[in-house]
Amino acid sequence: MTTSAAAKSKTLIETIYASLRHEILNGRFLPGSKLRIEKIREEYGVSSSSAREALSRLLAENLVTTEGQRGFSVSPVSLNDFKDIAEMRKLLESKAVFESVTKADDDWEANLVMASHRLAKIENNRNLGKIIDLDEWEAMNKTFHNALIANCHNNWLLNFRTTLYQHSIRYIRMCVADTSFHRDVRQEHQAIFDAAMERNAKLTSALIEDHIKKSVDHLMSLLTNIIE
Amino acid sequence: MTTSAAAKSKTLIETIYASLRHEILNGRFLPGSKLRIEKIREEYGVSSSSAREALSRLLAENLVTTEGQRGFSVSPVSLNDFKDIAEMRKLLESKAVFESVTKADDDWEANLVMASHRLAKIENNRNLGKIIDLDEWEAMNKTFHNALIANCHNNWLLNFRTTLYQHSIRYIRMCVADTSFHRDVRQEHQAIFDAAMERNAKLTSALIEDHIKKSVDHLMSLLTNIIE
DNA sequence: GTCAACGATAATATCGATATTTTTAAAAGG
DNA sequence: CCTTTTAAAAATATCGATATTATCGTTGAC
Repeated sequence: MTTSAAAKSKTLIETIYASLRHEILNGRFLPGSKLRIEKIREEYGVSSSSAREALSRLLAENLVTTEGQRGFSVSPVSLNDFKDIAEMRKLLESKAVFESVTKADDDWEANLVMASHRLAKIENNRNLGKIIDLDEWEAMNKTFHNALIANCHNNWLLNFRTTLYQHSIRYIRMCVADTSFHRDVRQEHQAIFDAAMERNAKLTSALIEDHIKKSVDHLMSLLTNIIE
Repeated sequence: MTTSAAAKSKTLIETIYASLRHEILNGRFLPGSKLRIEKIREEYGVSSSSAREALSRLLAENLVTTEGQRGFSVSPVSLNDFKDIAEMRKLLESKAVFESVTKADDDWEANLVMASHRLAKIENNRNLGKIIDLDEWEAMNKTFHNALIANCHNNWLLNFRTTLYQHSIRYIRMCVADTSFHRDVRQEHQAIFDAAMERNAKLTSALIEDHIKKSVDHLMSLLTNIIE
């Protein structure tokens, strides 16, 4: 057994499940389209039961739907759905941030400082006109936001948040790649960071909410031309 | 095809799924205990694949867990988990109420008046010393709260709320039957109703939050002796 | 006596075939 | 022309058997 990468005996079903999810999130399966058991069976070289079970698990995150005797399909997208997701993201993310900042401690702070620093570096480069790796930025952005809520331990809140985030990813991917980096993201992140370091939970969560709102508003205008 | 009960061709898996859920919620399967495929297979007279798929679907609501190659088990309970659920219920229920009252219209109001009236009748009987059917009360209580949020159309919010409610049911069931009816429930319901009729969304949602809090606090004290 | 290697047993994960149901498209009836 | 019927095709749902993996008690070494 290897040092840290130990015990990763993913079951076949889990592998397919993860792969399917990835493909749905990145739009390789169109929203609303049918997910034929036989197709998946072939593509992955597994039996129908395994394919079904993988599909079943995707029901949890609402990435696929199933009805009576007519199989599975990719959950549809709609502006309304996006609006609802955005609304919930604001509610939950700000709640999580509030909890986390309230419980602030040294480890949390140290980790946040690091994440913020790295993110700032990338974003400053970008604002200086340099070309940056957007995947890298996206990853660091995520890391920063995770660091912010690292002290929130409500698993229900965290799980709901993750689900919502994934769904919003799905919408983002519909608007090509460079959708995410825009406006004064750097400035917003900095303000959030400052508020958090001051342990001002109320302000931090308000800023987060606004941060999401701005990002969502921008996306919404792009999506209007794409959906429906 | 019958008049209204049309098109209810539940699939076998869905049937088992519903049945298993019911048994878990009502404590026939102990929290943390293993859910053996073979046992379920026998009990329901189905194949292992079907049993597995039913189990898989329960993952969605977090009523069962699964790990690597060691099957499924009933999600464990803990005071911490209950606390988290309560916290989230307050957040989501009050949000839903706020949205709903804000969008208040005539149909919504009429329906709410009806639900409130029926609930009041039962509770007044109870407060007069009469013996009431607790199942009936529980059902009406649920109907009342549903009527209150009937104008909230955010499906994400509603789904999360339902999941949380079901989990809280699981905890309630651990404290025998008559746990739910206590204190001045009647008075609280009346205040909530009044605020809603005045279309005071802010107040209604605050009252709801407090309503849940009181109910949860009571339960929490009972649970402390049972869990851990 | 403790711990590791080792089978035997039990449980899970996976498979491929069969039974049901839905979909489709074409034919029949009004 | 439109609706209903019907038969073939396609897809889903279900089954029961097999392959893998974990669990548990025993033995043997140190």
